[in-house]
Amino acid sequence: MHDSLSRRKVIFEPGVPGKVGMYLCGPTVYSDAHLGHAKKEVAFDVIRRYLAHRGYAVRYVSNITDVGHLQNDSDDGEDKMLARAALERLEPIEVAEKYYWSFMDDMARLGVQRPSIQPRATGHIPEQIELIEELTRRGHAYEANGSVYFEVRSWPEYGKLSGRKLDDQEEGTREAVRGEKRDPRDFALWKRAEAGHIMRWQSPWGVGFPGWHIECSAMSLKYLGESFDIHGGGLDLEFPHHEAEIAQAEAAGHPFARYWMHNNMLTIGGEKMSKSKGNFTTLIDLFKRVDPQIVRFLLIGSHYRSITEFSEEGFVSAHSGYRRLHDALSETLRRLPGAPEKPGDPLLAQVRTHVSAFEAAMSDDFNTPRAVAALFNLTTDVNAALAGAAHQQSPGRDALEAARAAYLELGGSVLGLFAAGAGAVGAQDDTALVGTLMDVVLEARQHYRLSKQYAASDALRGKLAGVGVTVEDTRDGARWKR
RNA sequence: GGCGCUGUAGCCAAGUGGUAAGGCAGAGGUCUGCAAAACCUCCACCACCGGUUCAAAUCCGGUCAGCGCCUCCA
Repeated sequence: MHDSLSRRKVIFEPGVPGKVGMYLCGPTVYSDAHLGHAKKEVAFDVIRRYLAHRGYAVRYVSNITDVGHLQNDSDDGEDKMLARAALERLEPIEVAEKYYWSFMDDMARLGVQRPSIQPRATGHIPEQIELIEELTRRGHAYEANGSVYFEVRSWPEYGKLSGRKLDDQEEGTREAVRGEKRDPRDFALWKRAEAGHIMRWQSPWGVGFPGWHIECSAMSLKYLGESFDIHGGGLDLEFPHHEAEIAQAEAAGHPFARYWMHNNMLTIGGEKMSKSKGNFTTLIDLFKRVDPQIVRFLLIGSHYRSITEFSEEGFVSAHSGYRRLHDALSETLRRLPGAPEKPGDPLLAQVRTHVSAFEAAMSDDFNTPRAVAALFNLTTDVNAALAGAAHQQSPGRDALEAARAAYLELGGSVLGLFAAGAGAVGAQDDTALVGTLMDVVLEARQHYRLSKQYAASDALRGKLAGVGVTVEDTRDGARWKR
């Protein structure tokens, strides 16, 4: 895997054999999630799934930021959770609840597994205060007018993650420097609440609210321990957020995360998709016209550390490719029951080759594009064997069974594909009824075809196509799919 | 200005010094009542200029273009 801290690929070795503790910076729930969030969530979901596939017991912790931090400057300005609340005439906590559930729904549809623990910032104020007190005791933080700041100068390692040296950074390039900080680069751990601030808690320094970075340090340490394996997040959080997390934890005496992983950004028209730029597509809107499974497939089609360029035609391409894999799986399942015993079927060796290629790709820094390519190569061989079977005889049971296992375990469990129903949360499951109805329709159409009334049979096929159902005639009779 | 990243076929996208995975689109063929699917075949002067090397998309230097972070951001 690639480690952001050492800036190279390293062999992953968990701190405790057989177990992996992972922490992922989650969303601030003040608006709907967009495709960029999906890239991050899916990327780390696949990493988690692969580690589980390799036999690790994974504890996956991902937070929910429901405090709402500052909108403009890091020292003053309006809390964005409060801003949203005012806009929607809701209590801040209602805003958080609303977008929390919206986020959870989006993730469920994308097939993202739920975290083992999903702590909320507002539920861990005491832990955050405790960590701040420890930093103060150790001389790495100081109080000023009811706010507490981390003193960057007191921690020489500050900057080791992002490769920034303190002296390189320009001072005062942004906004006016607030007088109460000893150094403009010091960041807030606790902020004094002004009169109008709704979200506020009692602390040793008076009434206030936590700074942006402290929650992740406090919650990851609480649920994963002094030192845990992997800390993940978006590349845009590397600095200052993760840099601050490390400083906070280590300066307080905790070894903290052993490996750091960052996913790259998703771009549209060559520019980063982000809330502030306004060039985003929310998942809720997207799912109205694109199957979430297709979105997921598109996202794993590029490596997590690469930039993913988003475009509408990408969905068309992803849809076609996904269908090719999906159809091959369906056909494999359909043919399996009647497959003969066939020792030495060359397909079996081919399947094993592709499974190995998949594992090799995923073991090399979770290379999902190469892993997907292995599935496509598998599909070419499976389809060729099945097509040849029309003339000769079916592929052997062992080979088809191995292919089935490859699709379901690698494509399904690891990559999170082929999850029937995952994209249709809340939809009625009338699969059986539809299947029966389609049997009736196809039987009628077959009647026309046998009596060479092709106009009538084509009319039926045309009407079905009109509602998104494709009919295919094969040697074994007609099939349909949508 | 500082730190960092990217430039591979019409589009998307891998690539660990030994002459380019994969997908979509496209072309031809097989099969088929016609389609569709499937199968077979075809489809890349790796941004540019130098250098190192027996050998470079891969390493080094430079040029051009673009992007990210340094302010909330996944």
